[in-house]
Amino acid sequence: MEWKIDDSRPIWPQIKEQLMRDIVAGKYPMGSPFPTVRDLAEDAKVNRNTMQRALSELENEGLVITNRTSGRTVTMDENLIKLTRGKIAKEKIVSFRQEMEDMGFTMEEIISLMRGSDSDVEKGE
Amino acid sequence: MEWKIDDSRPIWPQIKEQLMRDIVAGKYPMGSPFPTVRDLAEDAKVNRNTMQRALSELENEGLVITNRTSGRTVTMDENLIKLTRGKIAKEKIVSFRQEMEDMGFTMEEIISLMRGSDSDVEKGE
DNA sequence: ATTATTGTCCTAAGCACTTAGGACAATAAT
DNA sequence: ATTATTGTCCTAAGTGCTTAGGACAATAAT
Repeated sequence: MEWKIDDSRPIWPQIKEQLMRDIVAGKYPMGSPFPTVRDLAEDAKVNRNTMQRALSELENEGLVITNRTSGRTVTMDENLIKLTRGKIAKEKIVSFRQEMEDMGFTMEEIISLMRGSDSDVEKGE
Repeated sequence: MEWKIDDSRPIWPQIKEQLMRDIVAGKYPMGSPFPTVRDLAEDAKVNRNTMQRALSELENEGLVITNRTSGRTVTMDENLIKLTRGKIAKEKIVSFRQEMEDMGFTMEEIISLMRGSDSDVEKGE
């Protein structure tokens, strides 16, 4: 898979959030096996420990279940997944909207710009 | 002023971006004097060096002009400000939209959720 | 002329993140 | 029974961020 990691933030939260999005999007179905730490680390080209840091966070949130030696699986808790999806979305929406309005964009301007994400934004004001 | 700084990222980029949003929003008008490094640092409760790091970045982008001993002023380049405003907005829109769609939200769902940022998002799916 | 202000540079220390690699217990595979 | 796999823990080193505070040149203020 394709990993989007930049150096603007620590790596492990970026991985954690990316995996969370993949899980709530159903890319890793409920109850299905999760790749091993070593495989994921190799794929993302990061250290074992870095990936484990991200995975242990996912476990703390209850999104993945760890079985000591048989690997990990995605949670079967459908409600948790839906709640998590909604929570992430809400947080993103609030901060996005806040920052856009801080720059002086109105709600309708934001929506208009989002609909045509290719048109020139710089004519604003 | 109110500073929104969290520990998810280094402090200086957060300050830089916040000041950029304030400038392009006209909160610091074109040509007007900019607070001193020490004052800004005290206000944001960060170290001098941290604030200077942010300000030197703003200068690299041309948004503020530094006059060795008489302080700084906001640029008079109206075009630069408009271009910067558009650039920031576009980047935010693209990444926001990308991450929301990664989670399985459609364009219309996103807009609907944004319009009523208080309603429950968790009923989605 | 003297003093204060401003931006800037500097060292030093503490801290979190990242990488590299070694090691171990518990289980799966053979 | 033996071997491989898996999650996990550990040390060690390097790097960047942050803070603290000292110092200096150029200019403004008096």
